[in-house]
Amino acid sequence: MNDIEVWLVEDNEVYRRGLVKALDSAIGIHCSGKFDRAETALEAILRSSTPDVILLDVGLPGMDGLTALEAFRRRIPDCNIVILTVFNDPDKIFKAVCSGANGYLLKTGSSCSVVNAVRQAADGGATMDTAVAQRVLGLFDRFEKTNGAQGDDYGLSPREKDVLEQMAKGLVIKEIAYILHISTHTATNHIRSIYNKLHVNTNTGAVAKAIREGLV
Amino acid sequence: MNDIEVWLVEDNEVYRRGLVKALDSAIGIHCSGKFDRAETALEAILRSSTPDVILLDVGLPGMDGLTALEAFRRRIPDCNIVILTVFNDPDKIFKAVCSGANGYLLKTGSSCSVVNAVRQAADGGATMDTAVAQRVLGLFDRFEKTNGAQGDDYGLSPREKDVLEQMAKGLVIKEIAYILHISTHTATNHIRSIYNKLHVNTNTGAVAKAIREGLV
DNA sequence: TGCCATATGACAAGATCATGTCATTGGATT
DNA sequence: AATCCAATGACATGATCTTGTCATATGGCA
Repeated sequence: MNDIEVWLVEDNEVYRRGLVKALDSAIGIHCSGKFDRAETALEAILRSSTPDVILLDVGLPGMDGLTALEAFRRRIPDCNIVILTVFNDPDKIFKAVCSGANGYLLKTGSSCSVVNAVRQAADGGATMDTAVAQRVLGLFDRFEKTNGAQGDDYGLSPREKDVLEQMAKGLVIKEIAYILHISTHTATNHIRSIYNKLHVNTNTGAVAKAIREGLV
Repeated sequence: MNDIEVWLVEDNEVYRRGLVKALDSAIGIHCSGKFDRAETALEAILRSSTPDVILLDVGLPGMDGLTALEAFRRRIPDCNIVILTVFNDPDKIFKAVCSGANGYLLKTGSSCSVVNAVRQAADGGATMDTAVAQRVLGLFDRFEKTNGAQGDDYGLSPREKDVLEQMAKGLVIKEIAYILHISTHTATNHIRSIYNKLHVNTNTGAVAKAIREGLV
């Protein structure tokens, strides 16, 4: 098996040197490119062999790291890109995840974990730093909630959930009743129960709570 | 650095033996426990030293793998658990992610990727098989879409957004007007514009769309 | 200067909603 | 067997919402 070719895009010289050393001393890994800004690395693509993995700092001068990520993705789609970041900001992590990075490491982690991430990324996997993973799982929790895969449902009965679901589609009572094959009175009564259980007293309040807390 | 202690919980004997061999021949890893069912492994926790990493098959006889995952999590919270699965089913992956596993590998992957995942997990990270990672990123895409990370605000004016925001709190028009220091007529007119721009015709529809698409 | 969007305000009619009260049925629990 | 609760249905009243139509003032833009 050939060595894994790695490029490192990182503006902090001290950190970069340390990482290059760690990478080159690892078995099966060779750091064949070192750049202090994304623009330089993007130019280098044109005139040299492309790497298997790119370690990309997102706190770069000039081109924004996430923009750079997308640029690399377009130019060398087969390349696995691992984000290096000092940000533990869910929003930034989220953007990186959505841009399709193969890994997300915090700079506070050990160089050993970087080496492992490179191996994993070269293998096509995706690696996350513990802290990042926790954030991501947190997002999943929210995702789960907004997708209604159980959770605290405030003791709503199945039928009440049906009604709430239709409410959250923006339907009026008459429509809800028709769809669920019940009378408008029954629908009204279910809504009444929903309000009690959700501690709201308007249709908008119920819908807002339902969607925000993943009841529908 | 001590060896990484790994337990393997896997019912298929052939696959288990192969994996034990791969793990033990890897530098810095020792497979100190082999079990064909989760119950046995859970009992073993009581009378032996606990592992750093558990490789857990989710297609086990007896106790369900995801139930086992939660049981391990409760008993040895510091232990990193990597899921082994043949399922490429988004729903199962999703449940595993939400149960807080540290890795999600497909059995179709190489034993090399298992070794990497163990290293990464011992380091506190989370590793995903390529196929799994793609699914996860797919879920994120959906998440992003259903949360409409800004962008399209349907041309709502600032004031209309104010009104919409209050609507999404479950307030009635009278309350919204009071808070925004406008008459109920004005609030009504803003709502009218909101309905036009959002292409809805009920308050619940507007609130649902606003929340789901991240307008508020 | 004239036009347009935004923000404001108003009135009215009819639809819809919120809530109090009541009743029947069937399944589950005790 | 008695009880509880979810689900169903009903009626009435007052509050709230939706929509059509109209009007004024302001600031930006052509």
